Amino acid sequence: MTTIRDVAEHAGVGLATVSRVLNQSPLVSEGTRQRVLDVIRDLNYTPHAAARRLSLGKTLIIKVFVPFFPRPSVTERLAGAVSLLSQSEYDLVIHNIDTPERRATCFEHLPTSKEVDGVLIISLSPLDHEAENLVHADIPIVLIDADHPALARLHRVTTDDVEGGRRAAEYLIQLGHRRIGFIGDTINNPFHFVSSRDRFLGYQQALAAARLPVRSEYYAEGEHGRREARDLARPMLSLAERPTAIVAASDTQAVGVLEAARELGLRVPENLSVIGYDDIEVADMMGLTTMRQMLYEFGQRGVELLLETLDSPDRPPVHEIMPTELVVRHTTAPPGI
Amino acid sequence: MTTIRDVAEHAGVGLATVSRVLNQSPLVSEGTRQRVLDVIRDLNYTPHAAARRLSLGKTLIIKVFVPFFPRPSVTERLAGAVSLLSQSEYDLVIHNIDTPERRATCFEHLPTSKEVDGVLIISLSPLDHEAENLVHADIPIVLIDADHPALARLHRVTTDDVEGGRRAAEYLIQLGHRRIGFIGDTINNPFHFVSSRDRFLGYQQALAAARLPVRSEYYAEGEHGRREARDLARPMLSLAERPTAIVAASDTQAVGVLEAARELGLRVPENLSVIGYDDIEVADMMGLTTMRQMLYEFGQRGVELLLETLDSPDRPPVHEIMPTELVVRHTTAPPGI
DNA sequence: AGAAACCCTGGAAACGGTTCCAATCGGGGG
DNA sequence: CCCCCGATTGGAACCGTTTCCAGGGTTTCT
Repeated sequence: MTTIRDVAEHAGVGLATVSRVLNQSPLVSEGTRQRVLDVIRDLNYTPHAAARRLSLGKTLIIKVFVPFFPRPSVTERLAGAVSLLSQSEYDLVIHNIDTPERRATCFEHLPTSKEVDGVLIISLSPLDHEAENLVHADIPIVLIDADHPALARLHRVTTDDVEGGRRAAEYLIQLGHRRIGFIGDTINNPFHFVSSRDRFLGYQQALAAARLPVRSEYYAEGEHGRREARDLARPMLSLAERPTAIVAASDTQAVGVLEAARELGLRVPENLSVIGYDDIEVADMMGLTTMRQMLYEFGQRGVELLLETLDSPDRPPVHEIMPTELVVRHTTAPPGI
Repeated sequence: MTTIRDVAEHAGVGLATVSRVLNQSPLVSEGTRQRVLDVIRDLNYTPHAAARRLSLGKTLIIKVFVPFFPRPSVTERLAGAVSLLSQSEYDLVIHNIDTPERRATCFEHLPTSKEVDGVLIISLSPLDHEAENLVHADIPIVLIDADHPALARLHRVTTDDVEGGRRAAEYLIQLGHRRIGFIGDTINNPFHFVSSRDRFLGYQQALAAARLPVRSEYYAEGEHGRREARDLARPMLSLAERPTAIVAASDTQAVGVLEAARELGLRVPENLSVIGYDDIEVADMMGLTTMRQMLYEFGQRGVELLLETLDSPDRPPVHEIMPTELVVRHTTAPPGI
């Protein structure tokens, strides 16, 4: 294996000089720089990553925690992160969280500066005692689509799910719907996801503002997933006085609702309006009306903040709220008669 | 920062002993092991990754090249890889390839053993001169859904796209279709993807075997994508003698075909049969008949082979062919009258 | 009782970079 | 002509692990 020592020897210079050339230090004369570069090319030398990291005292690694990779909504955010990181000198390593145990372990044993330089947490909000850990971590942490009141000292990129849920419901109300259902994730889920709960909160606000009752038979929750949503929607749509519109906590679940409607012979949007959340690719494919989140930009922005912090650690924390946007397609209409 | 030295000091043992405890060497008495473990816990010690890697002479990193992350077909394979790797001591770093330049750079400057321990290449087949590089790499490389005749010495997990294309077409022929179109990627694309070409080859074989003519107006190619496929399908479906069925080179493109059909007022499957390829999630959502590849298992198997090779480098190379399976849903039927 | 075998342990030398610090060189100013 | 300064350069220490090797203690066998 060729080392920096070999290069130094062949070029007739010292170790330090080679290192300086490698790190484009200005403290090298043009002549020697060229000579060294030639030798590097001739010997086909590449630096030893681990040695460099050790000496530098930096790992050049950023770890990202994502739940349920490859669920489209998180994958899209991840893609934004990957794209921005590929232009930096940092490597991105993925840590998929698909069990409550793994989730707990991550928050319990946060990586230290001896393992990674920074952490990106996507869509996983910490509990109270976990937030404590985050605050005391010895490396920068950026939360994407996750938050906690105790984390004012951390960078966060979030979205207002309450507002999103409210606007989704408001749109349906504005179309003339009066019986509006909601189908979402279990509020007490082992992963402590809260977006579905918040969107439901917004939904309730919208109904209250319009003086509409929040009827418990119009609310159903279950595990995240298309089939689960379909199974939840079926009985709701079979009610004597069934809802004329349904807000789903995600596009995936909205698709489940569409399936249930089809099974029951309900036409969308004539007999039933459905609105989803996220605007993942299938929403476009299926013509689903939905609340768009700028998923890709979410990820990009998070990485941007992380890189800035790595550069200048004492920068004041930023809490950025990404906008949502109502995208009207073909699954919503005024209620049929 | 607490180091192994601090631990040794507090425990009143030597460096080597602490290291042995950390690496569960059997050469430590139970008494000292416990003492060391206690000190490790008390000091909240964690090993320094870079130092360990340097000393070990292993990077403990595996790099994966994927094109067009987060395209569902590659993301699903990636997910399989991630899942298996999470149980190992290796970190997975993603390298997204979304331009021909990046693609070339990757094959030209393959990572060396000083950067990573192994490479996973997903869905990117090398050209002749690039294959040369791969063979001479100084680290194990596993190709997933990619291949080249010169690479018999490498592990590969592939699929028979020719057979898949043939079986898709055969199914339509068997349903009674005689005018069958094909919509796929440009054969000469800057990324040198060949799966679309191979599937088209299989399609041609099936038609030939049934003594059906391969008509050029029933073939259209373009950039990969739903909209592109829709634009390609529109004129084909507007022909005086339009095809009664279409084989799409991917599910994404099949969805584009469905959109074109809808625009033109053609009912699926009554007026037009459509068959896709991959069986990504949307295929199920949209009831698309398709050729299923076991994408997730693809990725898992590739990592499995890579890990085995890292363990015992002289194991003979394995070329594994993953099966495909026809999944009949609701977009195919005998031709209407 | 002495030697051999075994188990456990600690010191020190790697691993391959980066960087502080001292040294050398050449030139300009006094 | 000497001194000082800036521009380059090289040596050596250091980063925190792993592991080879030697050594000490105990046991077992003769």
